[in-house]
Amino acid sequence: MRVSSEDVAQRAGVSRSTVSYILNGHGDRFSQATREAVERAVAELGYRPHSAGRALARGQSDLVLLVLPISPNSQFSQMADRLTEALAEHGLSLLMCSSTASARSFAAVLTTARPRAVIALSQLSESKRTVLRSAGVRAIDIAHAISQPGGPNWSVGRMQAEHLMRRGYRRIAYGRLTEARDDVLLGAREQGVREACQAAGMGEPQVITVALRADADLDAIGSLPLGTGLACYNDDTAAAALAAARVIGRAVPEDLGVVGVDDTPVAAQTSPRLTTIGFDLPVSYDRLAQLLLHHDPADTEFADMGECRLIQGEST
Amino acid sequence: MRVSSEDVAQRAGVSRSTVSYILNGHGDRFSQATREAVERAVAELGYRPHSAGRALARGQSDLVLLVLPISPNSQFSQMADRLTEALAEHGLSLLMCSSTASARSFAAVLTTARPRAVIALSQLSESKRTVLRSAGVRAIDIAHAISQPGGPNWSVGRMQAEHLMRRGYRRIAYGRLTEARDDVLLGAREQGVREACQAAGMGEPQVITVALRADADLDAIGSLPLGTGLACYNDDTAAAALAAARVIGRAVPEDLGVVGVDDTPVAAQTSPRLTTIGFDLPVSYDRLAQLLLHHDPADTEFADMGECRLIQGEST
DNA sequence: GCGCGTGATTCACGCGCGTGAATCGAGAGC
DNA sequence: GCTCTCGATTCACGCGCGTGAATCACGCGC
Repeated sequence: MRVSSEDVAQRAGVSRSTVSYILNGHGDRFSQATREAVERAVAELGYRPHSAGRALARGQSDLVLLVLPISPNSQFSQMADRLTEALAEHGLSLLMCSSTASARSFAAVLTTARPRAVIALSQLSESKRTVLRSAGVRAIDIAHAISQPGGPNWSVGRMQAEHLMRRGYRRIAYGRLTEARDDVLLGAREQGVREACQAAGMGEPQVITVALRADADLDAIGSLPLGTGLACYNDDTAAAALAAARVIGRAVPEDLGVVGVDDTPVAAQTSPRLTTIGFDLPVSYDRLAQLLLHHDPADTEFADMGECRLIQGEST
Repeated sequence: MRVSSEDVAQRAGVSRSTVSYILNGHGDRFSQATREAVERAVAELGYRPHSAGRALARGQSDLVLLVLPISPNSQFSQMADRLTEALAEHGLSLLMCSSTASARSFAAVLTTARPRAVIALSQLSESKRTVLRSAGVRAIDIAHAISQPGGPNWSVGRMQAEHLMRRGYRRIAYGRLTEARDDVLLGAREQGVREACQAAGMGEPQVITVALRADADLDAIGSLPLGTGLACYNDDTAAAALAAARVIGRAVPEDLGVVGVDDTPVAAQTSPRLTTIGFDLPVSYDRLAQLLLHHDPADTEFADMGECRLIQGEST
């Protein structure tokens, strides 16, 4: 239930103007008692001014735009730009916010921007889901959608494992990322690896954690038996694994096979060159825009199979 | 000069309601002639509905929030999160948009979100500057601010060059990034290198371009005389240079010294380990928030010296 | 008792837009 | 000529808020 400054005024027993004045730094005109009453009412009701009203009255909103140089190679950058253009054709504007910001500031953004929808490329935490629900804002969780069993990320994992087996590795391991905020993606990829192992009659894959910090990663890589094929969460993880293997003297691809995901530039620069899996996000930007304009997009509509392609390097 | 639906109505010789109906997909109620008149007026005046009014009337804005998983190691991610929190305490919300999106969609974002200010971490193109100016939105160009002569980025370049000289390289080269959207940053760093060379009585540094694509980079690295110290724009550029050097058989650090900038995780994973320069953005987030609330921040206020620190690797 | 400041509070308008309900106008039917 | 219908257009309200101007209450000096 939306709470307006009218509600606050009523509860504090004053007029709406008084509330507005006090909340906008002109409180010195009022008595101590009035100020306190208003502030108490605000706190009790959890009032936050409606951004559109504010913006309309003042002529400018409370948004601050941060223009970020997203690396031009990143999948995200491409996606953001295409989405921006696709949405613009339908009169919608795309803004971004960091997925690592706190749930509280996320809530603030929601009540300030009051967006038509939220698209999440990384999994939304439970607290943010709650915030979204109570704000009545529709969310499209792409990470979740493309991580269904049988979906693209799952296929990526399967492809990694099957490739490693084809190259003759008889033990398979999985390299997780420590700071795995992208739980769903990781889960789906790992699950794909796991099922491929089962299908081939191998045991459960050994799972190690890669921290992207040399000191911490040496032990993890060292714990892998010779002849292991390591499927990594992404290219960064794989690159870190390669670096650790080099330090502790594991020969790649002989003693250890490594395969990444994403086909980022880093894959082409490692030594030996990384085998990786390129992978287009199976999202039709225009369709996404259409869905945002209408209603109730089922998440599963995005679970179409994306194209995965193996890029053979020298690490397997 | 703001153009409202009233202006459009007047020009088309109809009422404001008619304009509103036609623009919101209820045009079938009107005659062909009226529709065309309205559309012509819209086009001629370049009318775009004011988002706040729309949002107020409809209860939701035309913004779409994209929640991006920004890599947790990136400087930008940290900055975005800290800024988000700092601004939240002052009732402001931080949203991001891609710096690589078109100027047209940037204009759309501005007129839709009507933000209080724009903070740019990458240099703003001239067309975007124009858009900002005509929208009357204040912009704080941090990239520009920290790229003043004598400022942090300039110091980074100097430090790179001086380090290379200290390590005994008698020729200095600079490795630019091809897709250098961050012109100012690059320019300042390169200029720092250039001036350090002059100060030491060396000639102009040789400048090469690194494309982050193996095939293209081999020639560039091959063109460097033995004994060159290569100062690179950033760690990615440096990592690509190292990869190219390995392929064409240049010994690092003997034949070629390489130093990067940013102290990213990639620097710790190259072989040999990259020498790099760590570098904190000299921005006080809270001060930035304060400035946004008041007025007329001089860009130069951010040009305080940041802390640069040399991280010695094995590549120099 | 009356006018007069002065501090405290409220009135009332407008920001730009979307939309249900009302109005208008012209032609059809009697 | 008068009503009735129906397509075309406009009226008028409200969304939530900020703020200049008006109002109010109250104590003071004469």
